[in-house]
Amino acid sequence: MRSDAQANRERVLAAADEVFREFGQAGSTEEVARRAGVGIGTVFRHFPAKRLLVDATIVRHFGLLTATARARAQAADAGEAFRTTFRELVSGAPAKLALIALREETGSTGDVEAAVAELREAVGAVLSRAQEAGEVRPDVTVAEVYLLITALANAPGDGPVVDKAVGVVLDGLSPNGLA
Amino acid sequence: MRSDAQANRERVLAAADEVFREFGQAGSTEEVARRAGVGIGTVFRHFPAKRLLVDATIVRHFGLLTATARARAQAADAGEAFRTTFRELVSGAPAKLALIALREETGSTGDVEAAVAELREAVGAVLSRAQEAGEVRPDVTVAEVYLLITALANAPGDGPVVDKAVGVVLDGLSPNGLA
DNA sequence: TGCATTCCGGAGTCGTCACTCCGTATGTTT
DNA sequence: AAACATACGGAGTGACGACTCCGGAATGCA
Repeated sequence: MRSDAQANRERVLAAADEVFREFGQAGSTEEVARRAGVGIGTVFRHFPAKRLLVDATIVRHFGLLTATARARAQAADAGEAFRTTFRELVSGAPAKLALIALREETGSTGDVEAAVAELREAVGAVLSRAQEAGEVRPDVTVAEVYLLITALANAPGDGPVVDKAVGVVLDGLSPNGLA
Repeated sequence: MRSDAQANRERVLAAADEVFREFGQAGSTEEVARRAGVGIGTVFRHFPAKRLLVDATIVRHFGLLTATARARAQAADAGEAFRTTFRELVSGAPAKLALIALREETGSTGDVEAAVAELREAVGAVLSRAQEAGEVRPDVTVAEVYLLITALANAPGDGPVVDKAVGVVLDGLSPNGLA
C-alpha cells in the first residue's frame, strides 16, 4: 500500500467520524471527502460503499472505547473502576457516540458485531469485578448495564443534567439501591 | 372543512405516526401516503411541507402521552403513580416514541415546543407529588427525570432487559438510593 | 337534482446523493 | 531518471425523494 494512500485512509476515517457523529447516517459522503481534503473518488476507492465507511468508522470508534474500558479493568478499586468506566462511556473522552445508535440500523459486516461484542465483554469484566467486590448489586447483568450506557450516551441534554442523571443511575446500581 | 378532508387528515396523521416511528425522519412522504391509502397530493394539501407533517405527528403523539400522565396524577398512591407514569412513558401504551429523538433535530414550529413543555409539566406534577410523599428522593428535578425517560425510551433492546434497566433507575430515584 | 366549491390523485419537475470512470499525478523500483 | 504501478480528483450518471399542478371526482347547498 502506497504511503499517501494510507495517510488518506486515516484522514477519511477521521473526517467520517466527525461527520457521522454530527449528522448521523444522513451525513453525505461528499461532506466527508470535503473535510478530509480529498476527492470523492478517493473516499470510494478506500470504501467502495457507504456502509463500509460507516462500519469502519464504528469499528474504529468502538476500538477506542474498548481500550479505555480495558485500561480501567486493572485499577485497584473495583467499584471506582466501574463507575469511572460507566461515566467515560456515557460522555467520556472519545466524545459522544451517536454511533452506537447507528449500529442498530446498519445491516453491517461481521466486523461491527465483533467490535460491539468486544466492548460488551470489556464492560462485563469491569462489572464482574465490581460485583465481586460488593460495590455493585449482584442481580444486574452486562446486558442491562450496557443498555443503560447506550441509553444515556444518546440522551440529548446539557452536561450537568446528564451528570446528575448518571449519578442517579449509579445509585440504582449500588448494592444499597436494591429494592 | 369537508368531511372527507377531515377523515383523510386523520388517516395521514396515523400513517405518519407509524412510518416515522419505524424509519425516523428518513421515512418518505410517499410511504406515508401509501399507508394512509391516499395520493401524495393529498398529503401535501394537508401538510405543505414535510416538517409540518413531522411536527403535527409529534404534537399528536405528545398529546396522548400528556393525557396519560395527567390521568395518573390523580391516583391515591403518589409513589406508585410516579413509577407507573415513568414506565408508561418509557415503553408504554402509546408505543415506542422514537419521536422524542426526532424532536431534537426538527427546526420545528412553536407547537412542538409547547407540546413538549406540556408533557414536561405533567411529569413535573407527578414527580412533585411523589417527592412530597417521600417516595422519590427530593434532590432530583424534572429535567433529570425527563432525560432519563427519553434516554430509556429510545434505548434499543429486548423487553425484559429494558424492564430490568428501568427498575434499576427507579431504585436510583427512590429515597433509599440516595448516595 | 343541479351547481359551485372544495378536494383528490398521481404523473412530472428539480435537487441531492451514492457511486462510476478515466485522464492525470504521485510514489516506488531498478 | 525512466518506467511502471498505484492513487487521486472530480465531472458525469442513475435513482430516489420532496414538492407542484391540474384534470377529474366528491361533497354540500339550494
